[in-house]
Amino acid sequence: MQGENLHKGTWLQEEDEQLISFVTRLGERRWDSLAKVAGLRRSGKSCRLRWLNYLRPNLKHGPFSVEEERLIVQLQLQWGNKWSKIARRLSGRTDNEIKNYWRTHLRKRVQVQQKGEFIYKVENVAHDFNKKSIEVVCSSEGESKENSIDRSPLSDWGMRNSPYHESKILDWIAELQNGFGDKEKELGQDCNSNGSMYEYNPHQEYYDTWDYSGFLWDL
DNA sequence: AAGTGTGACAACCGCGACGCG
DNA sequence: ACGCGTCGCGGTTGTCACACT
Repeated sequence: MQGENLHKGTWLQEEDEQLISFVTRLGERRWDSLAKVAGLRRSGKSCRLRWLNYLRPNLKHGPFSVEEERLIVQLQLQWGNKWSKIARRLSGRTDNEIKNYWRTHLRKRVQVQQKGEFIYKVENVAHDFNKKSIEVVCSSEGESKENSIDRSPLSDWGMRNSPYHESKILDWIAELQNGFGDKEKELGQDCNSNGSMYEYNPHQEYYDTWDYSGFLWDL
């Protein structure tokens, strides 16, 4: 292909029609060759993407249903950003569409929820573990327990490991969904044994408060 | 009304995997 | 075993429309 002559950007209707015509005749393969034969001044990649995402039959183009949203979130938690894999579970949806939808809609909801309810719940659950240290802080600084929890060791842990650091969110969620990883398990064991700042203990209640499938849809 | 910010979506890019000669 | 072409995937960017000031 002669790269300098290739079209880029939005597809024209004539290009779409031409692509449909030739894919129907030649099949979904050899995209570079197909682009040449069709006289499309597009890369094979571009043709493939256009076909897969917008032109092929049985594609849905409307808004996502609640059920589809649920499935996306569930599978994203389960598999991570395996969009093509997720797309195979949602008939008529493409990986690109799902990826975009996640980024522009669902991820934000998760973040918002994490900044609020999730941290709140984690810290509530952790409250008992921190009582001792909180009391120490209160007695030394003369402030309320409610305020001092933000300075508690666990709170610090939460801040450093959660929503405020976007890159860690999804990994963290995935870990939660899959159960705690070895690191966290070890951490929990260490905490129980030495009562250090990581007093965080992954007992069952913690999981129960993370009713992910439920909270998201109530926003 | 004009400028700016933001969200949503389409399209592109880079890279790794795979198949074939 | 190796090189090459092709495909598939996930991340990123570009563009447009709309909201806000």
